[in-house]
Amino acid sequence: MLDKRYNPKSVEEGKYEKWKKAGYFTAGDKSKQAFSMVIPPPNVTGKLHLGHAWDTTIQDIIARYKKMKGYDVLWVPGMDHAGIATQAKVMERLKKMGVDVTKITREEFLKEAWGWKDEYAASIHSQWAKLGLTLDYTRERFTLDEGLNYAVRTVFTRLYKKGLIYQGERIINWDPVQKTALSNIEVIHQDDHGYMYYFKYHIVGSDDYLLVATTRPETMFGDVCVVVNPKDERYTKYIGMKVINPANDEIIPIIGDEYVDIEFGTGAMKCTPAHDPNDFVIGEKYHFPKPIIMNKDATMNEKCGKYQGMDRFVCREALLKDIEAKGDFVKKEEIVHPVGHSERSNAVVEPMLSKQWFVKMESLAKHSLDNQKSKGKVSFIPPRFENTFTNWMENVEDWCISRQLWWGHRIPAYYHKKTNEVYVDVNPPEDIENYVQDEDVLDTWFSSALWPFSTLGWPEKTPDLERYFPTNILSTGYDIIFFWVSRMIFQSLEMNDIRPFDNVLIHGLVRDEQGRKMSKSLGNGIDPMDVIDRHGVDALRYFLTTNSTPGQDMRYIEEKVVSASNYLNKIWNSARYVLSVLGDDFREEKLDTKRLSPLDNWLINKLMDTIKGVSEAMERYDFNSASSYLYNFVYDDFCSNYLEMSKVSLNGDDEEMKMMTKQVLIFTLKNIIKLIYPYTPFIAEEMYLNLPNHLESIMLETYPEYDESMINLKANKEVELLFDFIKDSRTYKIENKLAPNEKIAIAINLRIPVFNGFMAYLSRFTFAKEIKEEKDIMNIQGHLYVHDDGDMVIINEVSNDEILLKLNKEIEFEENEIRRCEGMLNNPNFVSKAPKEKVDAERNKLKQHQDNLASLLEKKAKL
RNA sequence: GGAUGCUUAGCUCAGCUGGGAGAGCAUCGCCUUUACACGGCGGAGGUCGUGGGUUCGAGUCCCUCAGCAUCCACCA
Repeated sequence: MLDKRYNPKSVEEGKYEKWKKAGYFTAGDKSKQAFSMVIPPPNVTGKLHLGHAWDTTIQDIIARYKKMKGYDVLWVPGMDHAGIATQAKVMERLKKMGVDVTKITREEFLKEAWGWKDEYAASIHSQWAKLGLTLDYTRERFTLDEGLNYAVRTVFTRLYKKGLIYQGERIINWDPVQKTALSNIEVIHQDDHGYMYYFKYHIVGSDDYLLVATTRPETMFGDVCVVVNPKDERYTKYIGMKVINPANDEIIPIIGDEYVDIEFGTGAMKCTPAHDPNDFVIGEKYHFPKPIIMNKDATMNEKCGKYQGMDRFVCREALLKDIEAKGDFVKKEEIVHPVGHSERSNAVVEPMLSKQWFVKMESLAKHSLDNQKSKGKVSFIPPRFENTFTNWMENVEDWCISRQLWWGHRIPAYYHKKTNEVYVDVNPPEDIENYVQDEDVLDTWFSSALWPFSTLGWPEKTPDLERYFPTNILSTGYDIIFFWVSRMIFQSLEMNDIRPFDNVLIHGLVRDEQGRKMSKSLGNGIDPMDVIDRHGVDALRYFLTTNSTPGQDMRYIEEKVVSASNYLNKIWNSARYVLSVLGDDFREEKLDTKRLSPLDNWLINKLMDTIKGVSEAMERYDFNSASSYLYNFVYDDFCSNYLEMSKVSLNGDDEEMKMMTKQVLIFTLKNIIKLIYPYTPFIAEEMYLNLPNHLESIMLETYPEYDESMINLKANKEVELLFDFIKDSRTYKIENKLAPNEKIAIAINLRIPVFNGFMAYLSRFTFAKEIKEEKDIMNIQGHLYVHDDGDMVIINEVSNDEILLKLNKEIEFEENEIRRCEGMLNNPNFVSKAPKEKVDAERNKLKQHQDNLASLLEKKAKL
């Protein structure tokens, strides 16, 4: 028996372990059609946040739904080693432990990192369990495990041999805190306050000088020339002459190149090929040397004379002072300009020339873009995110994949000790003793990009890969379309010549109550485990998946979780009621719609509509609509109307009717439980296991099916009329300050035949002491209520004035409606151009309103 | 400089292919009616950001503008 109040804690207890133990999460039933997904692997750096809870609940709903629909569902779990992030955290911990991290060896570090991984993996596992995720743990993977490493080496080697991976010296984004290269998308550009500094570059053999502006004076040590636009009349005369670099007094040439914008700044640009990507291009074009003037930690190097060893920002100030003393510092202007910061360390990124490994993106991007024009395209939900993806692909630059870290997949490149020849292969060279392996590891996203197939055993042709790849759908936030989705797509197309998943379901971000992003610095993050503690996981799941539109951000609002919990309590209590009225001798039968009462039929009709609406929405992954169909059915149709009415037949003495009411109650309840189940599996399971006929678990059940043969509309209008009358009586009592159970006398005039028992229901729910049925109710003193299929008068002795007041209000309403209908119908364009059904519908409405008006006027005349 | 999203009831948000504006919370009134007071019943509350256009008909389609948010972009 169910408790009086739905208690999440007791409901949730033990269920997940039971499901897991029973093997319900394990895929492999070959008799069914396969349906597969991979979880976006969370980083092993911390706790799951609300975004994870949202994303994984969406997937869990899909998994549970598809399982009920008869699919063999595989949902692959796993975690990401998260190179930079994890290495930073492990280093931090080592420092706290008092370890001198500058002296630690690679092996020692890795041992520590694996220990860290195990700790955090355990914590993530327990959070997944709390969330109730139906993950197939027998197939769990880690982005750094041996199998995935094999996949990574294979992909690297294949791309290298095709010439799509190369080693090159190029300007990369250098993170001076983590001391590693970064890819372009790991750099966050934010508007910072800074200065534009103006310096005199004196022209050799002249009194003139060029005024040159820069935001980074410390890079002046790397200047190789000053560039002006050859069309710039101010400067053409200087092209070919030389200037003195005020930082180090070196003499450098003035050259002309169209790249320089005449309008911008002073029109004269200093060129520092090793520390700026554009300058690099110019440096290449004119064959300048590319002096690097900084160390890996962003201190100045030996090329900077007395500034050597200074931090770049310290150097900037010192240099300014010195140049000012010489009189060559003209001014500084305060500006706001975009400055690149490392996504992980937040350090200001230094563009720097460096030898790194790159993925050549041109052909890979083209392959992806072409594929989006084919039948095998990846469908984005909502579709607008396809543009996000294609725009990025169209403008993508080569991907810097090497990282100067220890925690990651070591690059499978080996350098011959003597010849320095490079050897790249899946396996090390046989005479490994003659080689040294590249020290660097790969960008974390290089391994994540293979996730949908590497987890299934690729490059081996495993049975899982055959059966479950490509996967059906991938769910993720729009913030990692570039990082992850796009890379999975091009890697899969390149390696397998097929998309990695048919659909991508994109959701937004969870924000705080004020709409701000949740972040550590703001301290406004919400721990999903705390929410679960307070309100239960089902309420959290329901809140997360039913409160937003696909692709849109969502605010976390505690009261909405409470609402969700109240809704679940409502269903819980309706279940409690149904179970309490069944009685010991109850035996569930297949519902025979021919034996049902009009009221029963009405409910079953509504239920069928609901099943249809919910199922169609589920197929579109439109969880918001699906849940609201069910919500309305549960509250209005089932609880407010049918459940209350069922008390009449259950307390009556018609045994057949009583029995059928019970059958309808249990049938409907069971369907409600199944429909809500994918959202709120714990409470659904608890209620399900209390039903008279149940399997071992609701996880073995099938999804409700819309069954047209169960629909019977014969008495639907009569039931609706009954509800109308009951509502009228309630409104009447409230308007006239009567108690809800105040006895009233009513008279009705029916224009349609009604079912047996109509009067009994009417009497009971209006608390009527008397019901007169007569055609001529217009003569009866009281309040008139007009409906399409019948009228009702609540008999009383109120003054004519009061009645008149009310009548006039209703007459006005009907007249307005008639005017509206006539307006449309008198418009020849409407009649000729609108669809016939619409016109007919308007005609019917007009007729109805005219009839209603006639009744009201008749009543008025008789006052 | 490109691109996208948002602007609907006091607040947070739904409104699919155009055909009489919805939910939750808040608010007001009544009710200890035997599933639920974490409840029931009944209300009130909206010129759907601005200005145009298409259409018989626009919250819904097109254009303009404004405000807010986000993403992308090498401007020294």
